[in-house]
Amino acid sequence: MKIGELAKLTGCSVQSIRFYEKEELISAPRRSECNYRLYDQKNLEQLIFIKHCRNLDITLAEIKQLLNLKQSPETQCEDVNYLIDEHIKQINLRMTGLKKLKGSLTDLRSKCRDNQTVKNCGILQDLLTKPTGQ
Amino acid sequence: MKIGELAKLTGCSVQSIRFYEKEELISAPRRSECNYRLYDQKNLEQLIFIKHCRNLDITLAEIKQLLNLKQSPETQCEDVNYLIDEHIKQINLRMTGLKKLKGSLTDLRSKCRDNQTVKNCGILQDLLTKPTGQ
DNA sequence: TTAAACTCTATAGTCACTATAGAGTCAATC
DNA sequence: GATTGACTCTATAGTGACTATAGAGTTTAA
Repeated sequence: MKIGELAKLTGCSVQSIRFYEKEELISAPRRSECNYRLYDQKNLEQLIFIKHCRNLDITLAEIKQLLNLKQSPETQCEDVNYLIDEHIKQINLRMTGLKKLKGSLTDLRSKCRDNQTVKNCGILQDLLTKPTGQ
Repeated sequence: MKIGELAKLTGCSVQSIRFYEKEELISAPRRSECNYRLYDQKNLEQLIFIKHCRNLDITLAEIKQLLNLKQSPETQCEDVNYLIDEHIKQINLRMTGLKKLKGSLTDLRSKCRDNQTVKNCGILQDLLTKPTGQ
């Protein structure tokens, strides 16, 4: 199949498929006479794997690690588990940060009622003078 | 004061102060004989404002808007309120997304016990075959 | 035959910085 | 007076994971 069909099947954009190839996450496929990329079932599976990982916000560098690991089916998979555990930790950190941020913004928002002039806007005044708790 | 002192006082890096100048978020300060940037109290206040905004994840483009608004003290400040409200909405969206993501990752993680081989790793198998819920 | 839809490569842009190179300046110490 | 270390300057490239664009060639359908 050509790149457009692969894109549709996987939900990746055509550009990002070419980008993954350049970054060596997927192997360069064979080409047609006029130099079009031609993909087979195996290419499709590989890209689906990558897409699933990206849906989970796993970075391209980490996906490369996982792909390498898959090359050695007899080794222990503790690195895989570790990688996922670390991601869950990162998400927890990010959520804590966002909660704080939301608190600060909500607090800030409460400093101004509607129908004020800029001069009297409590939000702008707060931003000038007060640290924001971060 | 020179740029290093301003950096210390505001918690910005020297490079990002120069970057803000290039992006026209702060006005170009006067220079010493040997071309060093020299800042005064007003510059300090301006940068503190920017720093507070950045702590709240307000983008540079939005900070520019706010700075423009501050130039017109008699106009209504509804745009300020709207901007903050939108940010709170964005954070809510992001938190919802992260919660889902965490669910998916936790689910995925449960597919593998420790001390498996890569070949039998339930995580890698899931990543190959199953969509991840996003 | 002509138009739309697809493909190709190469390059620049996104965001908010960070890092680096190579050069000049200043203050303190030997 | 010389040297060292800390500071400053400009200009450029890199980050991550793409997206967008230009300019060219190819395929398919009407």
